[in-house]
Amino acid sequence: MPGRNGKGPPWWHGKFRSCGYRLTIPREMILDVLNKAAKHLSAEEIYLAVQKVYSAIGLTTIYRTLELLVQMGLVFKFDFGDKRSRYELADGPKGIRHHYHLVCTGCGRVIDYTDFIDEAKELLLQTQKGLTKKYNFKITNHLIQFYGLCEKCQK
Amino acid sequence: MPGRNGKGPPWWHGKFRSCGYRLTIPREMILDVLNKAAKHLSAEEIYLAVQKVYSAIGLTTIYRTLELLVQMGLVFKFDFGDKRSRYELADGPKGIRHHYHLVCTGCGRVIDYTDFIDEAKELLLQTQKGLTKKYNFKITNHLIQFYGLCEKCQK
DNA sequence: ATTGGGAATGAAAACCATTACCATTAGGAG
DNA sequence: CTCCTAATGGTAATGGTTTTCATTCCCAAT
Ligand SMILES: [Mn+2]
Ligand SMILES: [Mn+2]
Ligand SMILES: [Zn+2]
Ligand SMILES: [Zn+2]
Repeated sequence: MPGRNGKGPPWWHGKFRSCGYRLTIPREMILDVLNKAAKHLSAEEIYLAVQKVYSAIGLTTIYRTLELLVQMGLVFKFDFGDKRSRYELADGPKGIRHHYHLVCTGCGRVIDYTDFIDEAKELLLQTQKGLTKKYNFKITNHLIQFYGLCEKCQK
Repeated sequence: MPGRNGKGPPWWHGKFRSCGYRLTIPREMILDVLNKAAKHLSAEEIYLAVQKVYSAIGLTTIYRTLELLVQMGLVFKFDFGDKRSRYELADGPKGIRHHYHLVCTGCGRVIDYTDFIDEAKELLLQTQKGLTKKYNFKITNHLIQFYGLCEKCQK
């Protein structure tokens, strides 16, 4: 698993090259921050994190790079209702830890969950197939989120 | 079915009263526009539509009222990726036409679909139950959307 | 290694949907 | 009908995101 936790070019280098995009310091930095992020980061949070070690970084580059990464499928962009987009590494072919989100409308906390993924996959596959046929729509992605109140916010 | 297509007070009057909210011209107008809207409207679209027949309306009131209606559960608020929120009447107890959305990432077209709703309901119910127990989360709502390319945008 | 040219960057300004502010209006209980 | 207060609407402010443009620098070709 090159680049995952040691030396060797990170696994995303190949993808960049094959798309004809250049490998630059800012892009590496941003991917690095996302890679070791514990949670869902906003553009500004990424900006501040990168800035700590590469002070020349500009917020514009953060936005531009994130857009690129999303469009490449390396990163997911979410809206959890706190008026700013949040980003999360899509985990390469190895680290398949696909998951969904549970959003507390009280305090904004977001929980990743992987439960019922298999059952969901089955249904989604069927739905996808049906919709593709009926509407001639080529489905590439989907979004599932649950909203509610976390333990604390229920009281 | 009072107010649905004839005389009598619209079905939402009761809900307003019971929540202690006043029935005002602007609110009625906005609900009226949403009620006969063919598709998912933005705040500004609603503003323009109401203005046609009630020119004193203010955009601020549109936003405030929509927030209220969403909070009351009468209206749903969506983000289809076009940088502005879109709203849709949640259809009262009668017109239960619950549906999900298919969003074209090429042209932004949004298709309502009702297929596989029953299967989805079943899965959602189970998932909901499981998540509630595991995370002690009180789930009140959920969001499902498919993204892809519509017929035109595939070529 | 050097270099030329287009991709990528960053500072600053613009954008624009949404909110905050506040003086004025009007719903509806009594 | 009156009064109190919720609701309204014009305007200014907010703030995340995008645009602009001059400068930098990746990297394929030499
Ligand atoms: Mn996540
Ligand atoms: Mn719809
Ligand atoms: Zn909470
Ligand atoms: Zn399309």
